Parts: sequence; structure tokens; C-alpha cells
Amino acid sequence: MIQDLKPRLDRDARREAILDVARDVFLEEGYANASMSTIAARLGGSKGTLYNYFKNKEDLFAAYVTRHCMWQREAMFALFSEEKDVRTALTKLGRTYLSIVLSDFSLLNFRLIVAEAQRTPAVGKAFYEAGPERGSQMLGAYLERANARGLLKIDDPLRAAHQFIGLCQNRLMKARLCNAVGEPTAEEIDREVLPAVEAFLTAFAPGR
Amino acid sequence: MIQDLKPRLDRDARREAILDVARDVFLEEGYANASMSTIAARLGGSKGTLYNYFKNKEDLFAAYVTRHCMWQREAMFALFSEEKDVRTALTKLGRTYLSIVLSDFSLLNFRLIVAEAQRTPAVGKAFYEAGPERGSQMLGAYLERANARGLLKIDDPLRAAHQFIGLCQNRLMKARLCNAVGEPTAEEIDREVLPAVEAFLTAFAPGR
Amino acid sequence: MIQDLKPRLDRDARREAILDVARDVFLEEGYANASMSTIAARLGGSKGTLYNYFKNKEDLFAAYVTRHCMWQREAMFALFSEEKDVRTALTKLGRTYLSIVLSDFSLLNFRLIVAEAQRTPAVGKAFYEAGPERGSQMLGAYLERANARGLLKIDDPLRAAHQFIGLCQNRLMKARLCNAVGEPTAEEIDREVLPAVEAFLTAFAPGR
Amino acid sequence: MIQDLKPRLDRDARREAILDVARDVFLEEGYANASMSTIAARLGGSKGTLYNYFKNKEDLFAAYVTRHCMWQREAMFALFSEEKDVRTALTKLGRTYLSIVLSDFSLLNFRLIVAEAQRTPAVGKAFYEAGPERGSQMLGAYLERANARGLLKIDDPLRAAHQFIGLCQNRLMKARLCNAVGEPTAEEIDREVLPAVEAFLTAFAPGR
DNA sequence: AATGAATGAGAGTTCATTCAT
DNA sequence: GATGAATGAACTCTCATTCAT
Repeated sequence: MIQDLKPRLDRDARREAILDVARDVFLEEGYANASMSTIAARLGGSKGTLYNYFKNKEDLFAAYVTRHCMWQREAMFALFSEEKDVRTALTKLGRTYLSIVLSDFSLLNFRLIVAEAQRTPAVGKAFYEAGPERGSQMLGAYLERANARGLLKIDDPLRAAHQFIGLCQNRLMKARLCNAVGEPTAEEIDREVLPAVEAFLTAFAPGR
Repeated sequence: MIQDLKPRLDRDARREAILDVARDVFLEEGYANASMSTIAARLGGSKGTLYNYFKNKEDLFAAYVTRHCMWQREAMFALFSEEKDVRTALTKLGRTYLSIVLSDFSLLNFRLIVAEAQRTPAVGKAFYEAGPERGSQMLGAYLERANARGLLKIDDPLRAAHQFIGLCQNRLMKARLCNAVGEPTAEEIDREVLPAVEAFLTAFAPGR
Repeated sequence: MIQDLKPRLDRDARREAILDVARDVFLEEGYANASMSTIAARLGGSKGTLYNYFKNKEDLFAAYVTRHCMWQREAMFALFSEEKDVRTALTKLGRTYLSIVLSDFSLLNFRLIVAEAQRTPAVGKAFYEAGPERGSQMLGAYLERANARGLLKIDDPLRAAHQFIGLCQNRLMKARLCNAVGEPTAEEIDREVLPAVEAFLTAFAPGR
Repeated sequence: MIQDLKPRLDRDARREAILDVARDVFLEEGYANASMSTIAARLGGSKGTLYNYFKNKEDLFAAYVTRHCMWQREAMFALFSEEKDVRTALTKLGRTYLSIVLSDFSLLNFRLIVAEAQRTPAVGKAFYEAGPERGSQMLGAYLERANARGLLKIDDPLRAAHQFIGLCQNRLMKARLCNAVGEPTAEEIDREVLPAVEAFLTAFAPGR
């Protein structure tokens, strides 16, 4: 047991370290341009070692994607809200969501994964489910509860969730994807979120 | 003059032919994986010829992006509407916009350009302005006219345009980017557009 | 003593097991293509262990060759004959010899060793002496006895032995070496051996 | 025409030059150990150039084999004989055959091709047909003519051809394959050929 | 203007071998 | 004695680019 555990930990820790470096290089260079030599050099190890941990470059990339999806899924938990007041809840949620998905880190990952989604649809699908879909589901669940409490009047909460996120995110997301603007400040985020909340509440007010 | 013009045209036509082939190869393989050899071979010419028309691979890519931006800009003109009835206009516009931007062709270009936007921000910026921004401007202009005619009550027409597009596009666009779904049918597009129009009209109805 | 013997045996048994696996891999892949990793993996052990038993790949190969030479030498004993009737003896011997040396197993070993004989003449020489030379010596000894008994008229029994084997083996051996034909059936072997015996007996009949 | 012919010649000449070098390296190192870098370096060119002429290492090897087979086939023409006297003819033919097939050059090629015959049976088969089989056919044709003229009494000339070659070649060929002896001198060749002729003529004399 | 042979740097990958545990 | 992680050199092959013709 003990003699199993120690190396196990070592090996896992090394694997994580490799993934950290690999992720950085992938994000900086893109999949095709990232070279195993670069990754090994930055790691301070030899190329052969990489291949002791990952079958090949593709496998290393897949491992990175998997790990990023887990991170993404957990990040989406931050959207959970038990806030009673709908306006407050939506505002907070919009801010949180945008600050996550419009961050440099998220954008770099998004661009990278989108670019590879073509060659490897499985990669894109995994990411879509762990990220965008998961986020909308979190919000959808909240909207459903608000609906049940009569605070909103919504037929299809999941669609409404997508719509709210669309209202918040559309402009900046596309600009960010195209690298046409930098990471938004809190003020810039508010300039998107507050009008989005306004429009959303008007559209889905119970007393329409 | 004449003896100048003829070769000129020939040269331009050849250049366009090269760009056609280059675009296809870039879309299929991505920038890094597309090889000058492949492009030359598909063109039926020699690699040397490519370098007579374009300084290097980067330059060839930039020329493709430029041309695609022109196409995109023109495609956004299809959004222009002088329809009197707002609901009809928005529905039509939403359908047109989504059928353009969610097509396989647009998505391939989008993914490709987004991927390179990191290395070359100018490329991304040019695309953003010719495409998403331009589309919202077209819609914004329409909304402004409708506002002026009292058909809607909108403070900031450009923001409202982004919001409408966000309502329409958000879910499918992200799924498409991640290659998690295929090109949507007309029915699938309607399932996004019609509720979006509904929500938008409720939110921005003049009599709120 | 006892406590010395047990590990000794264990160690020898393990060594043999390694050689068994190594031989298989060498035969399947050739010396250069056979990898120590493959051998270790098939053995169910680690690469380090291999190096505890054999100094390096070359040494492992040499050990395999040595063992195969012993096997070969023993196989040649099967050629020994005390048959009185010369025709019967030669026929039997020819059949036995060909069925051994033209078998898939022998051919695989022969090709492998011949290929390495260039790099390492000692390997080839050891094999030649244990196999072909030994076989001819066995036959030569028989021919000498038959000669002494007046059943044949032979000046140089060893040369005659080589000649008989040449008569039997030449066509199929070369075809087999080149992998141009598969392992011969008993009938195919007879189609070589019987005419060979005929020609040999005619050439070396006592009453010529 | 002219402008086609000149480069054509250049390209073919270069191709031949590459094959010359590649053959040397293959013969010295064996297929697996021969490296494209070594070949390029010896050629005085770059690795990339090799790949402009041959798709890959395997293809280069196949081209070498093909060329060697052509050479071998032509070499076998040297066996043709219109000599009237059978003894003289067989002696000459045996000497010629052995001096060809037991030369260092032939042996190196034989070992190399035999080694690869396992991985690539087509290679071995092509060689077998161009070399050993062809040689026996040349001799078989002569024996048939001698038979028709009543100088020999042979049922199956092709088999007899294989038998004669077996009588001549067997001992030295195996020793040479195993690299147990060096290139034989004319005297050593005669020590095999003359007894072989003797035995063969006795066995197939018309007056038996 | 068009060609295509040549280049050389660098890619991903494998492997025999070593060594600390 | 057994392990397996680490190494670094070597491998095959690709590619953007140049240049003489």
C-alpha cells in the first residue's frame, strides 16, 4: 500500500506538472504550433519523459482538454444562486458569468478548443457540455425556481436561460473571440449586464 | 495600355484562383496544417508560382482574410430591411442572419480566423468589424428607424441590436463553434428566432 | 549450498524465460526492430530486469544465438542412421534434413542470423558450424561407413555429403530464404529428395 | 522536346546517383540501420532532397531492389553457353555462376534481401525470380539442348539444372551466407565445380 | 512569369540504457 | 533482484522558402 502510494503521488504530481506546462504552451502557440520539444524544455525535462506520461501529442492535448472541462464545470457552479430577489440574482449571475467567460484565461482556452473542434469534434462537444451548456443549465434551474415562486413568467426556462446569457454576452463575446478588445473591466461588464437584466425582466415579468 | 491591361487581368484572375484554392485548404486543414505544397498541388501549379503572387504563407493568409471580410461585409447587406411591420422585419432578419452565420461555410471561416486572431490580432479585428459589428449596425439602423416611427421604445439602438442578435444566436452559435451540432435546418432556426422576436418585442414594446 | 542452489535455479529459469521471449520477438521483428521494451512487456517484467540478466541488447542476442546453435546441433543428431540399406538411409535422412531446415522455425532463425552475420561474423560462424557443417558431418560419417562396407564408391565422404545435401536442398532452400514459397509438405519434400537419392546413387554407385 | 529532355536526364542521373549511395549504405548497415541522414550526407545533399526523389525509405529500398533484380537478371545471361562439349560447358558455367553468386557484392545483396524478405515477401519473390530461378532456367535450357543432342540423359532438365547448381554451390553458399568464409578464389571455386561436374556427368551420362 | 529541385531547420516519436528506490 | 522513471540521441519525415533555369 505505502510503497504503492508514494510513487503514485509522485507520478500524478508529475503528470499534473506536465499538463500545466503543456496547457500554457498550447494556449500560447495553438495546438499545431506547440512543439513537444518546447513543452519538454519548459518542463526542464526530456522529450522522452513526455512520452512516458502521454502516448503522443494528441493524447496530451486530450488530457489537457479533459482537465479544462472539469475546471469549467466547477467554475459554472459559481453561478448557483439562492438569492430571493430576481433582479439581484440575475445581476450577480451575469457579472459572475461574464467575468469568468470573458477572462483572458477562458478566452484563450475557448479559442484553442474551438480551433481543434473541427479536427476532433469530441473535444468540442465535451467542452460545450461542460461549459456553455452547463452554465445555461445552472441558470435555467434558478429561473425555474423563480418561475415556480411566481417571480417570473417563463414557458421554457432553459431557453430563457440561453436568452439571458445571449443578452449579456453576445457583443463582448464575439469581440473577445476575435481578439478585437481586451479583458473587460467590471464597469464594462456592468454596461452589458445591467441593460440585459432590464430587458430580460421586462420581457419575462409576471404581470405582462 | 491595352497590352498592359490584358496581363493585368490575367494576373488578377490567377491571384483569385490561388486565393480560392488557398481558402479551401486553410478551411480544411487550419492555418498551421495547410501546406504551401498542398495549395500548389491543388492549384495545378508549382510552389514557386505561389511565391510570385504572395510574399509568404502569412501574406497569403492575410489576403484570404481580407477577401473574406469583403464577402462578409456584403453578406451583412442582406440584413437591410425596409419592412414596415417590425415583427415581420425582425423575424426575417433573424432568419437571414442565422442562416448566414450558422452555415458550415461561415463557421469554418469563423473558427479559422478566431484561431489565428491570437497570433495576429489585426486579422481578428478586421473580421470582427466586417462581420459581427457590421451586422449589428445594419440591425441598429433599422431599429433606430422603427424607434423614430414610434414602433419600438429603445434608448440605445446599437445595444438593442446586439441584444436581439444575442437572443437569436447565443445557444446555437456556441454549439456550432464547438462543433457540437451540425448546420441547423430552417425549423431549428425558427425555434430560436421566433421566441427571440417575442421576447424582444415584449421588452421593447412602445407601450411598456 | 542448498540456499545457493535454489536462487541459482530460479535465476536460470528466468534467464531461459527471457530468452524464449527474446527469440520470439527477434524472429518476428528482426534484430534492429526488436525493442527491449517489447521484450520486457511481453515478459511481463520491466526493462531494468532485462539488464540484470543481459549486459545489453547485443548480449541478449548473442545468448539467443548460442542457445539456438545448441538446439541446431542436437537437431542434426536426428540425421544419424544405422540403416543398412543405403537408398533407404539416404531417403530417410534427406526427408528428415529438409523437414528440419525448411521448417518455418528454422528459416526464421536462419534469415535472422544470416542478416546479423554481416555485423557480427562470430554469430554467423557459430551457426554455420553448429548447423550446416554439423549436418554434413553426420551424413559424411554415414557415407564413410557405407563406403567402407563397399556399398558406395566415394573418395571424399564429406564433400559427397555436401553434394547430396545440395542435390536435395538447393532449389527449395533458396526459394524459402527469399520467402518465395511456404513451408513444404511431405510430398513436396519427396519430390526433391527422391530424385536426389537417385542421382546420388547413380553418381556414386560402387560398380561404375 | 529539348527543354524536356535535359532536366529529364539530370533528374534520372540524380536518381541513379542516389540509388548508388543508398545501395552502398543498405549493404553496409542493413535496411533498418541505414539512416536517411547517412545516405543524404554521403550523397552530399540534404535529407529533403531524398524525399523529392523517393516517397520514403521503404520506397527507396524497393527502388534499389528493383534495380538490383535487373542487374541480377542480366548477370544470369552470362551463363548462356553454346559450347558443344558438355563437360567444358558445365565447367565454365559452374565457374561463372559461382564467381558471380559467391562474390562479396552478390552476397551482401543476398543477405540484405533475404533479411527483408520476411517483412516484405514481394521483395524476396522478385529477387528469387530474377536471380536463382533465372539462373537455373538458363542452365535448364542448355541441358535440354544437350539432352536433345543425346549428350545427356535427363528427364526433367529444370530439376537437373537445380541439382547441378546444388552440387556446385551448396557448401560454399551456406558458408558464405553465414559469413564463415571470405570470397572464394578461382581455385576454391574449382574445388567445388570440378567434382560437381564429375558427379553430374556420371549421374546423367547417356549410356547408364 | 513559371518552374521544380534543393535546402535545412525542426517536427513527432522511439529506444537502448542508466539509476535511484 | 526488480522496478520504472528519466534521459538524450537518433530516427523518419515535412515544410516554408529560395533560386537557377
